[in-house]
Amino acid sequence: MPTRPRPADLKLTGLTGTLRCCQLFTGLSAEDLGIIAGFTIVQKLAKDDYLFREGEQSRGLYLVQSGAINVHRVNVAGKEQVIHIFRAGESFAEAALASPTGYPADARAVEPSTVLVIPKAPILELIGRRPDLALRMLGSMSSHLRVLVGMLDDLTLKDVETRMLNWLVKHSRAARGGSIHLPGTKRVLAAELGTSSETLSRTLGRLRDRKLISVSGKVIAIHDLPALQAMLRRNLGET
Amino acid sequence: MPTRPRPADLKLTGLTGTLRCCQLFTGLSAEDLGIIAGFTIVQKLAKDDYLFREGEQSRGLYLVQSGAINVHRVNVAGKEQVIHIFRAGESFAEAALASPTGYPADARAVEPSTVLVIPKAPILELIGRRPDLALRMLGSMSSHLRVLVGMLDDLTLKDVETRMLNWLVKHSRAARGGSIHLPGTKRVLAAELGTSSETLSRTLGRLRDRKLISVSGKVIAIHDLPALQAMLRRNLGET
DNA sequence: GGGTCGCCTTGTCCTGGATCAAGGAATTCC
DNA sequence: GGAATTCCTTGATCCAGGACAAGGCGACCC
Repeated sequence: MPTRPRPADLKLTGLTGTLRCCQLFTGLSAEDLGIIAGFTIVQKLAKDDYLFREGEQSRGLYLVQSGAINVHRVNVAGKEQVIHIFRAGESFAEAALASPTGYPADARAVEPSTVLVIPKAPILELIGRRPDLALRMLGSMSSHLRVLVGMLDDLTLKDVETRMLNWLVKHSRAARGGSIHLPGTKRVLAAELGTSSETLSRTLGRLRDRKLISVSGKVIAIHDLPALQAMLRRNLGET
Repeated sequence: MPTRPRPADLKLTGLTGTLRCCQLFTGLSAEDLGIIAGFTIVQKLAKDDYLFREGEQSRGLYLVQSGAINVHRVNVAGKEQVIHIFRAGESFAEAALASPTGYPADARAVEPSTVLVIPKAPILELIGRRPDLALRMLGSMSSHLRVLVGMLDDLTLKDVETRMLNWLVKHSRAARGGSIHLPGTKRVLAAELGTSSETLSRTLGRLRDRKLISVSGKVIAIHDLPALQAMLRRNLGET
């Protein structure tokens, strides 16, 4: 149910505001933002709705306005590997714009979400006329590549405990006041770490026993970050 | 030891020929190719020479003229994960052009190699003037993304045997006459499959015992592709 | 209230594969 | 040529963690 906003009911501040906040478009002229807003489509998704599936032709690029989109990959064995969960202000699927073979992954709403769809044809046309926009796209894709490459690191870390520690340390940086709020269920986190929910539970339990963290519902409180880091380093050292 | 060719000793046919063969530049005008050739640097690498290392600032993008370049990632634990081995005609490191944080991986010559270095500044400038080149870069990066995403599939397949079968089936398509010639040592293949050389050896041994393949040095001969495929499907089915 | 459903936790079992070790084959070096 | 490496293979051991099962704890609905 994509709705194409007509100028009359378009809350321009909201739309261009979201566009401006996006890494991809910061610094663009108000005029260009207006052009983009002009052909942007607002799409609402219920929890678990698919935004797109692997192999589908690109409709355009996406910008999360609210909610969270789980971009994941289902391997030949049917196992789902979370690639990234995109939240408000983040853009994705730039790569597919120029890909003849469609999306390389699936995207599904983790929770009720609103995404801006910036259709393929007009944005490609604009890229053609705004070289700096092209460079920005390259930059954005390069950071996505970086994320993927970072995932390889995680997946090749043997221990689940080590991956967990790595994840905790990485996310506690960005977290408010020493607490990490989980985006999805613990099972999703387990998938992201490439393990089962049982093992995740045990691993968190062990850390809790040592008073390094405490877990309550979807909130993980970090009690002793230095100790976690030390533990991570020790685990890594034992190669 | 990068050598900057002067017009005099520059074999233009060789250079522009290589450029033209590259996916990235096919279809560009002779004039543009000439411009690119004009600032291209030829660099020779001995076996095991590093072309760049993680974190270094981008010098430009690379095009393999001969030999093979192993782009890999060393995770925090020191384990090396092969991302891809680039061979003649392939380009890489486009992503780093627009990245402020330098290369996200290491690149090392598997064997004596020659690469063309297309320096960052002039190629960025040219991209600014040739929007279609920008789109091509996007396309190229999107196919690299695809490769990475594909690697996730492999790494999340639990069995080494299954990953091996997957690899064999995938590569036998591209292989000449039912034989696959390994790019590097078996240890490198093991790394690519995310396992140890011992386990790889055992796995290949088991397949050999069943007369499905035979292994001789760096050549793997596929005897019964349908059986391999059936076995793969069976392994996957048991999820 | 009680029933249903999804999520999390804990217990038990068992296997795939990492690791160590050692011997053979193939390369490279002098 | 032989020595020195590096690579490959096979054997033996051992443990992380996946799979299954069962029980607890919400949340939601009627």
